[in-house]
Amino acid sequence: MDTPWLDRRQLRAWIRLRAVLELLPGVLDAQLRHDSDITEFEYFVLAVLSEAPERTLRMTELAARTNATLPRLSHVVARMERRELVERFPCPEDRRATNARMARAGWDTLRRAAPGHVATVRHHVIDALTDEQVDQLADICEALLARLDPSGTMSAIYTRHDEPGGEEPTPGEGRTGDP
Amino acid sequence: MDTPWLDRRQLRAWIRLRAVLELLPGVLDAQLRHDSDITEFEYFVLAVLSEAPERTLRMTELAARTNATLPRLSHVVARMERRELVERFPCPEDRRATNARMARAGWDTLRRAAPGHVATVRHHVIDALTDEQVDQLADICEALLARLDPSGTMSAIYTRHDEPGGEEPTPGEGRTGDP
DNA sequence: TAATGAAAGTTGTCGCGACAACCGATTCTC
DNA sequence: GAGAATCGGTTGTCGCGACAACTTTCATTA
Repeated sequence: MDTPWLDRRQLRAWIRLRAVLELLPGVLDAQLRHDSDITEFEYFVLAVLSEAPERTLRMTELAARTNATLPRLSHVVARMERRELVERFPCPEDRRATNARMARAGWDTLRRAAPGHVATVRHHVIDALTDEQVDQLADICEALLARLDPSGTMSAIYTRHDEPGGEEPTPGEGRTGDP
Repeated sequence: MDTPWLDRRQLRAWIRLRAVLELLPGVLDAQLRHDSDITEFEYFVLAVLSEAPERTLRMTELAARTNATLPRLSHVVARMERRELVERFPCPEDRRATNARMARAGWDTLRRAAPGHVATVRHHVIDALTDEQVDQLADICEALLARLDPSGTMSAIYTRHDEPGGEEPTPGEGRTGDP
């Protein structure tokens, strides 16, 4: 338990990361709430569902892919269901399980929200960095996630560093693809 | 408004950063709540106060240095005052203003909480990265903060890249210093 | 084939943060 | 020097997330 203190350079990094942690989520959330009346987390739920086969996923799987606890996801999906963004129905194979499927309005919402959201992400993250830094950031976050999310459910999707891609239907958030 | 989509590499970085944003604060918060019965934000408030002259700061200044809005800080400090971690008193020079001063119990709490908190930060952030990555992370976050916090109140403290230090009384979170 | 334990979700309560409204003090300006 | 605008801070309300029960279903095994 005799942990060495942080030296000056480490402290610089930590203080700044902490500030980013404090500020960035609020900015993203505010933009989406204001422009599309959804949370950043709700956006992400829709984005993940949109990439799943049948636009359907079991609650547990959806929770894992969105880094949410099951209770949290349950609440969120309940609220989204009221707004008819998604719908839930019991899973045939396992009667304990529940499937969440993206509804029509959810798809429309996602589609309309995407451009503004991507623009915000670009402006506050991607465009603020050099290409090299973007890659560094990916590696750094991967290293952090190894400790934060040992099962790596989320990072798993993008852990294949290379591979010019093609197997999955262009994973990612939302995407511009037409119906 | 015709923003280009994110390419594969950018998406990798963003998805992972998003995951870190989602998971890391919870981990830090849980550790401090569990071990010391304070929020990570409360810890930071105490840490910032501990480095101020007289361990005292005006609410506005404290808000700026902790990246908090004034209403939020007001609520937090009110709660902390009830637990006698800090105390508030009107500012003599400007009768609109309020000073927040760290109280004895606040200092004790910070002192006891620090080792565990630092260990958690080390384990989940610093030790997960190479020295080079730590520096990269600092630069990346600085770039992001330029857009998130244009006034740069917080980053300002550590913006002097080089300088072997010495002027300020070892700024940073808490610190091991004896009374 | 009971019985025990684990998994999948839901629900309820509580605390924190965002936002808006508000008030007193202060500075500006004509 | 009397408004008007602004600053500094507090308070109230609301929504979301954490955590802890709890229910139902499935898996194990004795």
